[in-house]
Amino acid sequence: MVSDSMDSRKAAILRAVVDEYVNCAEPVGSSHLARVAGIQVSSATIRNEMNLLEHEGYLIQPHTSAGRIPTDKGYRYYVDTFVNDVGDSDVLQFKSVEEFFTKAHGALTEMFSDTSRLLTNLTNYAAVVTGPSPETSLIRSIQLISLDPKRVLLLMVDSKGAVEKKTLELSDEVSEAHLEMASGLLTKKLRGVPLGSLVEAEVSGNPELYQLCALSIAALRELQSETESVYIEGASKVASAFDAVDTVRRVLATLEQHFLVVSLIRDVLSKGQNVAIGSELGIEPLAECSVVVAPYVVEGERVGSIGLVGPTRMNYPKVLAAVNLVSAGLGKRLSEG
Amino acid sequence: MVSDSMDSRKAAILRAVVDEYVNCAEPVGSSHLARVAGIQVSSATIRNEMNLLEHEGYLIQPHTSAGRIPTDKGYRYYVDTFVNDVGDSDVLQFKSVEEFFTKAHGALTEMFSDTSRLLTNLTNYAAVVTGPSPETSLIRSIQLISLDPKRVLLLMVDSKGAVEKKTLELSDEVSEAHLEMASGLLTKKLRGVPLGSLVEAEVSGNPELYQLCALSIAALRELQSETESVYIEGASKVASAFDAVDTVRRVLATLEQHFLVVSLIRDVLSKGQNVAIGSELGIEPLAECSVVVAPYVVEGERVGSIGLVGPTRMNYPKVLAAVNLVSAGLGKRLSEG
DNA sequence: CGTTGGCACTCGATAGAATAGAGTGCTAAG
DNA sequence: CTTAGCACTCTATTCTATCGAGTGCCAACG
Repeated sequence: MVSDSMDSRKAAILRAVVDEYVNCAEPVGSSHLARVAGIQVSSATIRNEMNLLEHEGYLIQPHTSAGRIPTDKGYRYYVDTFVNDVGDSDVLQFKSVEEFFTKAHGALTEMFSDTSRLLTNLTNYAAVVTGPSPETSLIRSIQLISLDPKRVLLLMVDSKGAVEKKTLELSDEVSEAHLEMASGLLTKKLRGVPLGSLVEAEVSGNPELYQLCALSIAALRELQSETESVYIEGASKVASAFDAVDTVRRVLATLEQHFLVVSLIRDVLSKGQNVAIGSELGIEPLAECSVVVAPYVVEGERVGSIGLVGPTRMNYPKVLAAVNLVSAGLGKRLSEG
Repeated sequence: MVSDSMDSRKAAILRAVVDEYVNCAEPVGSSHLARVAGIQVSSATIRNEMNLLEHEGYLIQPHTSAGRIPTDKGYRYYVDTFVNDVGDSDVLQFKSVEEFFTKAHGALTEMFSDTSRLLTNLTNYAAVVTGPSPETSLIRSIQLISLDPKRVLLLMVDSKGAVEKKTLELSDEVSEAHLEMASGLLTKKLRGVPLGSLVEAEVSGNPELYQLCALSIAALRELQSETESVYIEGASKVASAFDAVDTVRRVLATLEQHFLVVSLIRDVLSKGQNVAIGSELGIEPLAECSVVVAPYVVEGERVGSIGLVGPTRMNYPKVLAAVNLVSAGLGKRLSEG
């Protein structure tokens, strides 16, 4: 490692390189910078600085006699240094997010997929919205509904209004009356219990009731592990972001592995970051991608997160503004109802 | 139009061209056919026949001195003529579909998205599964569950076990007892009623109950129009199927417009077809795509459909077999539970 | 000493010319 | 009707030459 001394001029040059490259997708050269950017020194001086920046790992040349493009480290510095002031967020953007969330209605699941679509359309990158993980939600109500004599549908409504369902297969027929009793019993016993910490419930006397309740609780347990809802939209945006069809294929294939995306987002957030760049993701097929994430907060609690997957060469200020805006809007909307 | 006289040798040649082109993705020439295919004539004879096939619109040359590739009309003839015998379906494929549907479990919505994933993995093209349209389903049960004093969650379970939900905003607080009464009342009155033909219900005396029921019915009406569930999987397969990133982008963008895809499938089926090829689709961005569809049948009724979107240059026998297999499996599975 | 103009140098991108070869259509003979 | 033979066409490939953007370095300058 070369001794980094990042004076303000070098930083300004790095910033200008990133800005230019994000705009034009072409390696940027010293003379081009001298003309365009607000840097009042000659191209030769810029060349010297760029040389240093390259040796320090912030820039790289695709080949001799080409301009330079930022490395992951370069993007990292850019993000850490220049994207603190969130003031540059688009007013237009702000308006449309505002509007979306006041008009939004419908069930939770549509809320999430619509939010994901909103985000992908705002940014032109792929968007991810993860729903509240059921582990953190509390049981509000249980309903058992007869499908046919030996099969019963179990409905669970949680504290956030989300509905989960599961079919129970019974060994014996059961009466409507018993179903109603069991529904009431289960709701009473389990109301307020986190789905994550279900224990065996002891149920008085009646063996039919007992079977029903035991089956129901087993089903709830299964639910907990099954459901990690995640909504990913914007495949076509991925195809627009890269010009190698092979890269597109790799990225899309990775995004289709939902659990991978979810744990990726979780990892980033758990490090206290909200941006992960290229190799930082630690996922080979996403080496050319960056991820921008934000949790959303409902009633003071982080219940889920939204994220954005685009090329490392992405417009970080805009994307960060959008993600923050949307996560705030979503949290507020969900807190209201 | 030139007078078509499709003798059996010409048909065999057309068939061979399609098979070869589907395999290799390269224009196929006469000499290549003479070597590989089971056609016992010289390349010169094949050349003559191919010339005719081209004039009749079944084949086309990308340029002079290249081999030929099938036109949409060529694929159409191929599909209509040679894909009647479904006998060539893969045993391996058959097994895995069988296995999938015996092991499948979970809620309806997961069933559909899993089926979609199954189909895309079987065929390596993009898969579409449309859920039962709520218009055709019958109400089985209504539950009202208190979220907070002035907000109530309406749950509707239909005859197929699907659950729809909607939040009701009340002007006044309402007691748990009233909610239960209203749930019972609504279920009693509306059980067996098609969601599509809801009328005003008259409810005796109590104004609170009346408000609840009226709101509920209004909400059910909204539900009917809202929900047209569709599950599309396999974006990465699209990226593998075409080598122009621009085509990939166009196709993916089109697939993201769910209503378009749904009406596309509906149109094909309503013509009594199960394959639509390229220009037959009537959708410019899908000019290089074909669609293979099949309805699935639950209790004697077509409740939804599955489809597959790939390049016109697709393996029609395999895909048709897969789609038929999966639609049968899905229908059977849904009929059981 | 930092900055800058000048300059030789590198190397990808572009264009043109030459070549190879796959595949065709046509013709004439079997 | 089939087929061998052949001239012809046109893409793809290869090679070369050229262009030019951009660099690194050096010497001069304030």
